[in-house]
Amino acid sequence: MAETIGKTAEKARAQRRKDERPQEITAAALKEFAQRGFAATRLDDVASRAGVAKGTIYLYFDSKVDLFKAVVRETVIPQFEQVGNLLADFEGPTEDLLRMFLKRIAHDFVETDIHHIIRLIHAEGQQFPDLSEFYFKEVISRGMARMREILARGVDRGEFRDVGLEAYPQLLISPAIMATMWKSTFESYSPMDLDRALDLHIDILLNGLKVPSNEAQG
Amino acid sequence: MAETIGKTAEKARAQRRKDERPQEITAAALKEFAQRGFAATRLDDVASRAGVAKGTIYLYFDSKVDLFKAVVRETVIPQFEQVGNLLADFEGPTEDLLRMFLKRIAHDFVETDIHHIIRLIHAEGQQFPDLSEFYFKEVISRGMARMREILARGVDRGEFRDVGLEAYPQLLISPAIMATMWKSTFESYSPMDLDRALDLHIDILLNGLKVPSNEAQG
Amino acid sequence: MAETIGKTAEKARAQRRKDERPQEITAAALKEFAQRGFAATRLDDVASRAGVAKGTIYLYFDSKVDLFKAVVRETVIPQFEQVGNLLADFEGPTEDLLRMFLKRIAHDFVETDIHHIIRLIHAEGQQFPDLSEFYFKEVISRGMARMREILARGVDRGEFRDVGLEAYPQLLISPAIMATMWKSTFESYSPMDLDRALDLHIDILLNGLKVPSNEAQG
Amino acid sequence: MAETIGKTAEKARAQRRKDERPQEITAAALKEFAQRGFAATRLDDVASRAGVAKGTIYLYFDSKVDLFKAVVRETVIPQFEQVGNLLADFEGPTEDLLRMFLKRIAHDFVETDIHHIIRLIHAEGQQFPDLSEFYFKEVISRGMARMREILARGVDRGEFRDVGLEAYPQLLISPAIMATMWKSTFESYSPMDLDRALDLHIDILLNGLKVPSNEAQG
DNA sequence: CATGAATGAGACTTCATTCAT
DNA sequence: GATGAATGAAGTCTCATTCAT
Repeated sequence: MAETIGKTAEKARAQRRKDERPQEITAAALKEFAQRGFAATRLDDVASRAGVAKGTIYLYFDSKVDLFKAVVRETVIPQFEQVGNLLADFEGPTEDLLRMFLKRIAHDFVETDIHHIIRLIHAEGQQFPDLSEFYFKEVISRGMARMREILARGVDRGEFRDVGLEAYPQLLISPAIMATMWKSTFESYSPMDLDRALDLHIDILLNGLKVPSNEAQG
Repeated sequence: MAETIGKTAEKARAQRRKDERPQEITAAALKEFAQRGFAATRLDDVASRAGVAKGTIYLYFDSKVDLFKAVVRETVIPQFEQVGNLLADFEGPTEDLLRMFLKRIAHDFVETDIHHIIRLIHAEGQQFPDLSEFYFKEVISRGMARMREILARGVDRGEFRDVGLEAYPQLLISPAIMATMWKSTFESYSPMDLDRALDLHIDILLNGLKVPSNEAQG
Repeated sequence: MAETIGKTAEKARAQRRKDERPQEITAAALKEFAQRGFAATRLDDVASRAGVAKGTIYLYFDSKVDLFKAVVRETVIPQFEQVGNLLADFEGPTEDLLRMFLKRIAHDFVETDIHHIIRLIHAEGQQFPDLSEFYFKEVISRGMARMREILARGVDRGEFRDVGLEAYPQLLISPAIMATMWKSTFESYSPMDLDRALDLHIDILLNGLKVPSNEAQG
Repeated sequence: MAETIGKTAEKARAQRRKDERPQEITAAALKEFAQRGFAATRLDDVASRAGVAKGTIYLYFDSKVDLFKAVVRETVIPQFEQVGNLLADFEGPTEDLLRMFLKRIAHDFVETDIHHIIRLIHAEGQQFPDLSEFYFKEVISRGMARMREILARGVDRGEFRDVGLEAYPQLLISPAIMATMWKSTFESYSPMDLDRALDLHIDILLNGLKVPSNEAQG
């Protein structure tokens, strides 16, 4: 009977482990894809990083491509859902809101694994169009909606001039995208202090965007 | 004498063909690199696209990396040099100069094969640091120098506020980089009119950068 | 329980096969290296002779050079070690010991695959210095040490004159080396009876080396 | 007319050069074969060393193999013909003659290009049996004849014991062969002073060969 | 379910040989 | 005769995928 219990317990543990297997593998794969890109990533390395045999990967994923897609799907969403909520109940000037939002996005892009995902999407997107689509729908379009909300808030409250930026709100985060690329490619040749660069960008942007105070006064 | 002429002519033709071989190969290579990325490009395909045997490539280039560098040298750099010259003898307001420069760069990035090169560098730069270094030295650093010149001109002539942008002039072209990525990845889900977007960016930028006319007046 | 045994047995069999794989490969490699030399040996041929796929070789050996070293390690060195042991507890006159040692070495050189290895080292050592160095350290230097021991024993026991041969003990086996070359190159034009030749060499050598018995008497 | 003369002169020079072409090529090839062995020698290198185009080699030799054979044929014979004559009119003790002969041979082997030829023959002999045959007939058999003459002279004059060495006179030069191999393969790991080694060999040899003086006296 | 040995297609690169000039 | 650009077969090594255990 003790044996039976033991077996059940073992089974439970095995079960638990089994359920987590795919995530363990995608987590390991993210690291490898991030480091080496799609083509150069070896499943051997993914396997040993995940602590499983190479063949095991094929129990959960049909192919390397399939694994890649799973990685993008599973790692992007969770890391992005947090940002939106910040905006919901913000009080105070829209300038501060935008400033906060842009800094947050930029830091998320550059300092988490997201910048690797971005690189992967950029690099391999054409090869796997459904990935781009997935990424656009789940991430990009949400981000654009958020930024449009902020811009509208600023205009509505008479804080921002309406320059038509809601057509291409992605312009707001182009420095974050540039930084993403810069950090993973040119940082060693010409380092960039993300905060200073962002402050510069935001200052110029707000200067260009704000309703001039003298006009407001006049 | 007719013979002599004949021989000379033949020689000339052969010579011309020989001289053009490398360009034929780099042209084919550009197409393949753009389509598949660096690692996934097969020299076999480059060769057959160029209409030569595989071994012929090695008569002119030491390795795949060497071939890639030649592609950059022959397609990217010349375009940059043209831009550089535009600035040399520009008269008129720096605002116009900057506007022209940024539009030109953005169009070059997005509408030529350069955006493929950029994607490739972003995607595989870490795997082949040679490429990144080469690209930074030959292209990026030159571009940064040009932009610093423009900024300095604007400040010197009392047209621009000195906000410290010369520290990270790459901010100026971050929309071009963003557009590069956008066009090859998300264009079909949310089209972007490059010109309109650029105008927006430039307007905001200049608004934020220019010495306010009322200050000037006051 | 029967099942357990069955499984254990199966495992054991699989294990055994797995364990033998490297030897199967080195055995095949020896044949190919011997026949064609190092550079001209194709791993394709090694693989098909060993009855495995080309890639399988790389599961066990890092490179062609590595494979060669393994061949030497597994075929040459064991034979040398056997010889070494013979000396360990030899009693009796050093003359007999030397005679036995030289004959043994010569036979090992000429009548086993070792002479092919020697030819290969001679032929391609300069091109692949790795091989020479490895062979010298693993084989030659050990052989020299053995011979120095024998010479010292002879001198210590008052059997040999001390002529300084310990400086270049390789002189002792130069006939074996010559025979190695002769057998694989000139044997068909002028056959050489290895035993008779060795006896001749050893007789002359010992005659020249031994402390004259009349001196000993006188 | 001046032109005609000029042309004739040029033609003569060209002719002269043409006649020497093959030798220039084989000379260059010897250097390359010696340095790298047969397989690793590139005709590109041979051509540029000879100062001709690669295609030119094929005007004079059918293939790389053909060139190799020509090299052996043209470089070995001349370098070997000199030795024989030394013996013809030697007076004095046969011991001195043998000593001189062996040293001469060894130096010729080791310090000229001959040791490269020997290596080539050893290395590639099996691949090209007609080369071995050629070499044996032209070189080896002559050398053996010379050594037999010396041995016979020694025995006839009562200087040497008749131990039957005339059966395998190649034993006499086995140290030279060993040295040949040693110098090109192991010299850097364990240097060998050719002269000292030879003196050792010869002393032992003569000691073993000579009719003992005390016997002669007694 | 899990393993990891085995596979074999395919990549880059080299180089003997050919041939138009 | 001489050139040297061009060829393409062949070699080593890698790695996604399979499958017997």
